[in-house]
Amino acid sequence: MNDCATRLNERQQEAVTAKAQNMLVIAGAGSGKTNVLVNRIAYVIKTHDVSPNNILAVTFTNKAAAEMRHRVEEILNHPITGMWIGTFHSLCHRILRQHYEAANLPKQFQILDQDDQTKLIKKIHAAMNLDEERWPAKKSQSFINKNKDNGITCDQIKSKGNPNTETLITVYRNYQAQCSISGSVDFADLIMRTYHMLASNSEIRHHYQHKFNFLLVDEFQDINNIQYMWLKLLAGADEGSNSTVMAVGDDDQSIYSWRGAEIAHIMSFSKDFPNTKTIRLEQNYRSTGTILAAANAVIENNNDRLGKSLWTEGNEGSPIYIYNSINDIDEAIFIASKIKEWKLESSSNSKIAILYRSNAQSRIIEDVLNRNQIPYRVYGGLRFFDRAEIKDALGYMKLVNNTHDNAAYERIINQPTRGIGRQTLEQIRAYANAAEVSLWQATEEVLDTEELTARATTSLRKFTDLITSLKHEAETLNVAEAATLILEQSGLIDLYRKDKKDTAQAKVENLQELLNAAESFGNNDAEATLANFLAYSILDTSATKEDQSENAIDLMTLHAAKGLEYNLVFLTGLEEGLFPHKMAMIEPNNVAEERRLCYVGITRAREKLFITHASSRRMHGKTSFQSPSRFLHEIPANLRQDIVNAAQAPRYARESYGSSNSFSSGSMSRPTSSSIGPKYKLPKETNTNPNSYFLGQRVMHAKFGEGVVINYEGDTSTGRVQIKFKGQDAKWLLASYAKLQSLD
DNA sequence: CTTGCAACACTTTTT
DNA sequence: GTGTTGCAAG
Repeated sequence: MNDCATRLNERQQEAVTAKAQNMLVIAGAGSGKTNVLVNRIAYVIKTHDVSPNNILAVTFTNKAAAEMRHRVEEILNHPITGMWIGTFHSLCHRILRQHYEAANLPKQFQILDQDDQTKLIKKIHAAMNLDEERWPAKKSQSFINKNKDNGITCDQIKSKGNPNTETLITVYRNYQAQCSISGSVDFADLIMRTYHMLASNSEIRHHYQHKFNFLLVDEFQDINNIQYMWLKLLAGADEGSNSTVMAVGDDDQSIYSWRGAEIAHIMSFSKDFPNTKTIRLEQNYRSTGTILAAANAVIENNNDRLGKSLWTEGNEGSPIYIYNSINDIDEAIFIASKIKEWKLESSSNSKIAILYRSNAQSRIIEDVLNRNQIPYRVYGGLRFFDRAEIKDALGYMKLVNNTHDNAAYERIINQPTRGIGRQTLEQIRAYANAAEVSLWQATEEVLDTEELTARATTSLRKFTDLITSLKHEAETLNVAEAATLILEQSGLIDLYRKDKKDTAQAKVENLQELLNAAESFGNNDAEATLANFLAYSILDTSATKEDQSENAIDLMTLHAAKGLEYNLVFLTGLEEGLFPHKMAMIEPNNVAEERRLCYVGITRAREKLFITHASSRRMHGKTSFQSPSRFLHEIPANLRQDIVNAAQAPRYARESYGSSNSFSSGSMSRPTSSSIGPKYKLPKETNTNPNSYFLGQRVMHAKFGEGVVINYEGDTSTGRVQIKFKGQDAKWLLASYAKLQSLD
């Protein structure tokens, strides 16, 4: 028995030390799946069955990839640089960079993100004179992506004479033509193009089939058609390869069908991969018996499962607490108060998460946590690389990297403004369309025709000269140096430096953060090219900054929570229409997926689980009355304990919503359904009215720190407060946005 | 050509 | 509540 597998149970051991063969591991939540994966890799390397160079591991996120590599290296005590590990997208990107010619791509091809894709489709719709109402860009977008996820090119779709389909096919075709002109590939393309390249080029295919004889796929339940085909092709069973595949997943945790994932693949694996050994991991090492019982009870309401029931040797633990709040604010206050309680009684390193169905729900929770000075960190939402100023900066870098990148060109041609307006741009677009060339090339050719006004010509020349000289200089520089030069010379950073607004200051900081990112991307590494940095910026989905304050609460969507675990979990917004989401309620299959999402949420909790639902909630600016989620009713009564709503109506109205102890006195009964009508009016915000401040008052701001109120003006909605912060100049802040915490 | 404001639509999840 | 678009004035 190998020593790296000593702490594993019998089933896990079996998976880790199995002889080389295809394997399907059905791993329930918290069953030590990652441990098995990591140990399996370490085991095959250690026993010299496989060299790291011959291993390909696919993970769901780049973060998971980094962690897995780290843990394997920890066990082996030496680096394993030769192993390929990453997401399908990043691995395909690597292959395409290597074989761009075989894949029929320009050397500097660029990745189109979702946003770029939407913009491009809108432009194509406009060019085709399609009515925006009848043809929303999203419709074409999902048509294109769905087909690509199935490996279908525009020429392979059969319209069957349906005029709607024919229009969509034309959009797809025009879209593809534009991508080819600007040398870009979208997310789905990364995989589809790699697949088609490998399928048609036997030399390269055999190279990789030979190289990777140990393939490993995590989160197998979320794999889509083209990824499955890709894997089959690479494993090469049809061509007599002796590669083996280890697929690890949990059909009950499949939550990405909207992205083309099909659970069917986990079901058909053993048919498609010969002599598959199937191993089930059902012993759970994470949660209490009560939490597992609830999870099992909920998921049992789904049909078409492989079937699996989690169990633990641990104790039952506390019941699942259910809290029916008056509204969304009340829900957040409840959570904040429970977090405070928990922090008083438990060890400081215990992890806490607040989970929600959609990102919009985080706002109020953040607000209340701020007011209670509870540190938190939000995952997802607006990524660092999605911020406008960062996208502008990346736009310049993209254009320098590949002048034919139309999306980048459109983004930055007049940012900062340089006198190139709609008129001029329209002429260039028209030329580019007619000549079927990139905007960049069109610009050069239009300039040669000398048909533009003198003014436009001067501006355009300035622009092309700028990009050309940047391109030239960037060739001899590393990524960080090139980025610095680009930011300075483009005038982008000066645009915000000159701007005196607070928001502009933050933008300068973000741009500097981008330079830091470029710096740490690596300078000596031959792989640290501008093109690779740009790809990284698109494929990396990690949170804004790794704010590693130890005791911060994690806020994230249920999707983002997959794979994580916490001592204390708050599952929020369990209301019909929100969770399950109303978009999913039309089709039973989609409700089943929502239920799996709920299962994922419940199984994140180690010790204690709170589930909250609000009787009313403000959504999209309107208040709506909410009824409890069906999933709530699926949790057996003997496992749950309802927490009585302690809010006392008269007190409530008076109290600031930052106060947290309005819950400790639990004497009031929950409002009956009839009392839903008259709402207790919660104060919107205590300190939005500057007149509630006083001169000399000490306040705390999330970003600027401690300060003193030195002036104020205006009324409740438009008021401003002037504050002198420690070590900084006095600042005027909008009372309604400053989120000031009084220290007096 | 740029700026500022008002009206407007859009809100599921993400590689 | 938020972000984008369209329009009129500078």
